[in-house]
Amino acid sequence: MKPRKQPRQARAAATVDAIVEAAARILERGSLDQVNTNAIAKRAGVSIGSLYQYFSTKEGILAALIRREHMQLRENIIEAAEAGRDQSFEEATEALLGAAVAHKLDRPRLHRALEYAEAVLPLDAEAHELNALIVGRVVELFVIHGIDEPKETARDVVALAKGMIDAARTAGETDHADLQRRLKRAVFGYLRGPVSPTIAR
Amino acid sequence: MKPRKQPRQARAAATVDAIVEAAARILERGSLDQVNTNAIAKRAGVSIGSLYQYFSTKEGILAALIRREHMQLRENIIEAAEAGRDQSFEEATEALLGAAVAHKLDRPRLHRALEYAEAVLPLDAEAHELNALIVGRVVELFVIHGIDEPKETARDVVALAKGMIDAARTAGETDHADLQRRLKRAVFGYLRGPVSPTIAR
Amino acid sequence: MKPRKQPRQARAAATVDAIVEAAARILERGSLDQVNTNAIAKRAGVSIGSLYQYFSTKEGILAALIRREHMQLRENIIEAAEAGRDQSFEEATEALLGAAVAHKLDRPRLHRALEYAEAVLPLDAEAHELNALIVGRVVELFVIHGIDEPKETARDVVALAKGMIDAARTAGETDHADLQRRLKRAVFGYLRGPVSPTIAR
Amino acid sequence: MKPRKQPRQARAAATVDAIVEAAARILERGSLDQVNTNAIAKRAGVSIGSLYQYFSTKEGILAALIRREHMQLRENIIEAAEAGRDQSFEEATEALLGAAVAHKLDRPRLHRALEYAEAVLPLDAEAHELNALIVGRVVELFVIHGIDEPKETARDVVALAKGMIDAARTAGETDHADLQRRLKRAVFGYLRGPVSPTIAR
DNA sequence: GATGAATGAGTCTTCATTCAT
DNA sequence: GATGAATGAAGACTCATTCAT
Repeated sequence: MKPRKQPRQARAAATVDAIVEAAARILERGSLDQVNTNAIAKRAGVSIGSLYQYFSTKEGILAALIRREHMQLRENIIEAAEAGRDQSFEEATEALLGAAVAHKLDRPRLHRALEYAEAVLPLDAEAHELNALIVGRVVELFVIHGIDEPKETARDVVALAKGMIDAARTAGETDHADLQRRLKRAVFGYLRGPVSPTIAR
Repeated sequence: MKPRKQPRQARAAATVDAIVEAAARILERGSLDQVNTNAIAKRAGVSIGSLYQYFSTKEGILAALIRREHMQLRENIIEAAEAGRDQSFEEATEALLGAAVAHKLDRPRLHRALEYAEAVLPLDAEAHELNALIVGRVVELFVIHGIDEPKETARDVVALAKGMIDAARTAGETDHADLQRRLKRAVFGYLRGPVSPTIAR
Repeated sequence: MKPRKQPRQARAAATVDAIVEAAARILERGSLDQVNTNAIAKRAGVSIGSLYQYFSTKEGILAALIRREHMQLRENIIEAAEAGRDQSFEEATEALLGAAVAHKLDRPRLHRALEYAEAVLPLDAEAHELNALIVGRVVELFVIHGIDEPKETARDVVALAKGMIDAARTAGETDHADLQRRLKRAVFGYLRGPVSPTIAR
Repeated sequence: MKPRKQPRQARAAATVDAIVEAAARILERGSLDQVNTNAIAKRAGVSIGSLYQYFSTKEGILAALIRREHMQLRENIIEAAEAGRDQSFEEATEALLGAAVAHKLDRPRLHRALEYAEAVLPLDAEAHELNALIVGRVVELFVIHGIDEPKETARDVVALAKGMIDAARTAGETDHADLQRRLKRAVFGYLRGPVSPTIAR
């Protein structure tokens, strides 16, 4: 599943990108089982032979695609977290949520499909690692701002945000601002901590 | 994808059940693409011919399995909701969360795999319907107890609970009580409504 | 391919007929490969088990159907030939042609399909025999009326008539009288014997 | 049923030809239901995968074979008809009959089987077109030579000739000259027109 | 006798991957 | 390096036939 050879020339790198993006496009308007190597090669404008020059298996292509997306999300998150160090808690939280929303609602069908592909491929490790990174940044934020039980809280906040974003994606929502408003409400509500049964008026 | 033949004899009904459960078992310890008709038949202890007596396509089997699980969750939810009418808001909410947790953490790998299968099969309609049912019951509960904006709130609460349950499942958690405690915290926190940025001081 | 048991009771005979006719009906509005034993049983209103009580193989059913049709044509021809003994040559010829036309244009799709089935099943012997019978009757007629080379002539007349009837069937013609007029023209023209190249005006 | 991929290399063209010819060979010494893709591939000395590179379905192979034969007959007929313009009526007629006889008695079993295959596949249109071409050429000939009712006459002449040729094929005749003599007799006899019942005296 | 559930050999077809040119 | 022809294992599905009830 490792790339077969490192593309040394720019042309080769372009070919690799074309192949990965072709897989993304097919996933985007079909399902995982419509992604076959011949289709990828055709869409990438490359012969099947060339495709196998750069990837030794079909899974390798999907893995590359997943890594590409992981990397992007990772960068967005890191960037938001860096910035957050100089911001208020509210601003920092919003920035992190915004990074997640932006990433997932961009090419929603692709990310939906990849979520499953991730589970099927032996990439659990990488997925876990990414999740750990995200949770880690949230923990960091929580620690800075004195939130109790930062680890458990961070884990749950990430999970509930993910659930809401996924549901929004499934429902075809496109209004980032509205989604982010509700996310904020959920997150800050959760942070309020254990609630007395009487809250409900 | 429709069942091909109604089993008229008890023997036939047993065959149908065996086939559906065999598909579940395979999904449980493999992935969707390991579910093939030969494997299902073998695992069900049935000939491939018998399988096709009752299901016209492979998808039909998965659809039957999904419907079986839907039905179960539906019943759990309805039951919890009925009971909730005579309970306090807190108790009623706990009952609904409990129904969801119990269903999803029972056979976690199966439900993980089915979630994707659902997306791939043309069962969106049924999935939507089930989701609508669940959200509907939550709305009902919220209305009774005077929660503001019951519809949007219900949708978001269901989504965030789903996100947390899925994450727990992925993480291999098995402690229902702990998960439920955190769910309650998240839900009641969310219900507190918009929070001033200063809480987290 | 022999009937498995002789139906001793009227009810049984009716079942056998129903099965054979069901096969005919399916052939009539489908092709040979749509004729399968389950479809036949269903259409005959009989269980697959019962079907196999009367026919040991699928081919047996088709063979019975072919024999039924052969028998009918055979009887029509014999009857016409008998009558022809007391008629003029022209009348006798018309009667024979009429018998053939009536048989083939009745249920044309069925007879089209059976023609091929005959070739596939090992029924060449019976088909040959029927053809020999028909040619034989024509030879008889020709001998009585002093036609030269009665055998070769009969064979060719039967063949050309068959060709014209088949073409009419394929073209979907239904006007028996017109077809018969042209057949007569062809047959009597042929009987005129070797032609000088100058005939054509 | 359309060819899937145009062979671009000579090697590929050879593969396509081998597949079509393999189907012909199997039909020639078996029946239509012995023509299965595995058998074709094996006989063609080609893998099943290669077969499906060029034909999207089994029917596509048969269609290609039928078209190949149609094309050949079409060319023979056109050639004969062209030549006939400078010939006497008798010569021209003989040439057309010769073309038909040569085509059908060459590989008789193959042409027998294809006739049925044609009826089963959705190639009626092409078959009709070929028939129309043939009848058209005969009409042309008849018009030039002043035959009455050229259309009806041509249609019937083609049909009766087909009938005689088919019968000869079925009977296993191989003497082209003798068959052609009888065909000529039949055709010119038919052209003599309506006959008085007294000829046969 | 009848029923219909069960069987499994046999077919079609796809698609990841290899390799000759 | 690139191309695309070729491969064949694998999987979906059919249907003639058997047999327990």
